[in-house]
Amino acid sequence: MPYDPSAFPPFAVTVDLVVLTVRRHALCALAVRRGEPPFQGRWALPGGFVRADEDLTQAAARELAEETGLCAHDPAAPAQDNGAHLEQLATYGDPERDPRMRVVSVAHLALAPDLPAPRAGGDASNARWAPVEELLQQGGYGRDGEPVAPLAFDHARILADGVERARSKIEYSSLATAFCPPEFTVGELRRVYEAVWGVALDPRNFHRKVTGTPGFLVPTGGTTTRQGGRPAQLFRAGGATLLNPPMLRPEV
Amino acid sequence: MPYDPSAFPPFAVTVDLVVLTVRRHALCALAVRRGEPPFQGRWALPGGFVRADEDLTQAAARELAEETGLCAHDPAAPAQDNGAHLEQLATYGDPERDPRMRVVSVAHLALAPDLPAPRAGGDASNARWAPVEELLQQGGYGRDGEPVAPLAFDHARILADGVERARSKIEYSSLATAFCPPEFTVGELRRVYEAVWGVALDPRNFHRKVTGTPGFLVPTGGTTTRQGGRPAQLFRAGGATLLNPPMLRPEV
DNA sequence: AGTGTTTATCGTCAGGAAGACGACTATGAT
DNA sequence: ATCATAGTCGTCTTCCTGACGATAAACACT
Repeated sequence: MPYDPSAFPPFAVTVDLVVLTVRRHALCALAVRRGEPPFQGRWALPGGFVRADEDLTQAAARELAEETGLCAHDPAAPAQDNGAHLEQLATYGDPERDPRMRVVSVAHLALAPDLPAPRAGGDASNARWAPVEELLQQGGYGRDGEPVAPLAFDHARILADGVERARSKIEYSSLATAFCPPEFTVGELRRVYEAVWGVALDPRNFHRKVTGTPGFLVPTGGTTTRQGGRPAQLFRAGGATLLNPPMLRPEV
Repeated sequence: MPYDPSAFPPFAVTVDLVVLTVRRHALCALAVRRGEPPFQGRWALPGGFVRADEDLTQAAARELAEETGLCAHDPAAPAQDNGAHLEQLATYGDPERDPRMRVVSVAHLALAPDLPAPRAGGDASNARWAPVEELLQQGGYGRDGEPVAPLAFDHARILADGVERARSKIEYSSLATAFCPPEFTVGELRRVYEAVWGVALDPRNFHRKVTGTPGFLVPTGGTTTRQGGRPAQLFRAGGATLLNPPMLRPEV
C-alpha cells in the first residue's frame, strides 16, 4: 500500500504538565484558571500545543518555563542550578476528552523545590499552587468552605497519575531531592517524603537509611539551623539515582 | 484568545507495539518486515495509525489482534482466557523520527505466553519472534552469521524501553504471570524471571518467595510433569498485583 | 529391578535491613 | 536557667534473603 496522506486522520498534540512541589508540609500542584471555553473559569493543568518543529520534551520544557520560570533539568546533565526534574508521564487520547476536536495530550511530570508565587502570563490570580487533595476531591468543599469544581477535561485523572508516579518513584530513586533546594538537611528531605506520602516517618531510622546508602547524599561540610533546633548537616544529592534497597513506604 | 483551528499544527498519531514473550528460555519480541519505504525490507515493531474515533488503548488492542490474534486483557477484568497484558509504555515524538511527516507514536507494551507462529496479515515470512538481544544489537551479526540491520525508525529505542519496563516491573508486580499459560508451575514462573532478567535464580529460594507471598499464587489442585522430573503443583495467578516486598533482581 | 537424571519441595543457618525506641547533643525561645 | 525543638548515635528484635543440604517423585536408561 503506497503512502497516502489521506489515509490517516489529523490530530492536535498538546503537552500538559503536572508540576508538583512541597509547600507547608503538603504536596501541591500548579493549577491555572482557564480563560476561555470549554471549561471557562475552571482550574486546569498548564499546557499547550506542541509546535511543528519541537520535540515533546522540548515542548514540555517550554511550557514549564512559560508558566513558572523554571529551567527544565535534563537528567543527563549534572548541573541543577534552578532546574526542575522533568519526565514524561503518560499520554491521554480519548476521542471525547476535548469537545472541540481530537486532541492527544502527552502529559509530563515536573518536580520543583518550593518557589515564590507562580506566574501565568504575568497574571498571578490565574495560577496557584493548590494541595493535590484539594484539586482531586471532586465536587467537595475546599478548606475555605467554597465548593470546589473538578479540574477541566480529564486533568483530575492526569494529576492523580502524576501524583501516584511521584509517590512510587521516590521509593526507589533519589527523586525526592528534586523537591529540595540544592543544599538541604536530612530533616528537610524527610519532610518531603512525609508530605508526598502523607505519613510520619521515624527521624532516626530515616537518618540511618539515607546516610547509610552510598552515593545518595554527599555532605557539603556546612550546617544550618533554618529549621530550628540543633544545627543540621547540609547535603547535596549524590550521583546515585537508584536507591537499592528501596525506601519502604509504610503500610496504611 | 479564541479558538482557531489554524493555531496548531496537525500530527499523525500511531501506536507501536512491543510484544514480548518467552520462547526457549529467551525473551523474544515480535518484529514485522516493512513492505514499503522508508526502511523497506527492514524489521520494525508492529503498529499503525490511530483511527479518528478510537481511544489509544483500543487502537493498540486492535493492532495487537491484527498481528497476533491475541485478545488484549483489560487489567480490570478478571477473565484472562486468551488475553495478553497490555499497557501504555511511552510516547515518541521527535520531529525527525519519520522522514515522511510529523508522527507521534504512542508505544504500548504487550506481554503474552508463548504462542504458535505469528501471523502478519496472513504472511508468516513477514513476522517473527526474535530474541531481544538480537533485535537490539546494532550492526552486529545474528546467530546465523548474517549481518543484522538495526530496527527501522527509532524502534530500537522503543524496544529497549519496553524491555526495561518489563524487567523492572516483574520485580514488584505479578506481571511475570502474563508470560505464563493460565495454569503454570513455580518452575515455569521461575524460568520466566530467568529469561527476562537473563540470570539464574535459586529454585528453592524462588519457591519460598512466591509461595510465601499471600495472594500471589493460588493452587489449582492439579499437578503436571510437562517439565520432566517430579510432578509440580499447578497454580493460577492470584488477585495480588503488587509484590511486597519485591522480588530482588540479583546484582550483575 | 536398579541406577542415574531431572525437577520439585522442605529445612537450616548466617548476615543484613528495618521498625521500635532510648539516649544524648546543640541550638533558640522564655 | 529552663524548656522546646531538631538532629544524631545506638540497641534490640524481627523479618527477609542468599547459600546450600536433603528428600521426593517422576522418567530414561541398562
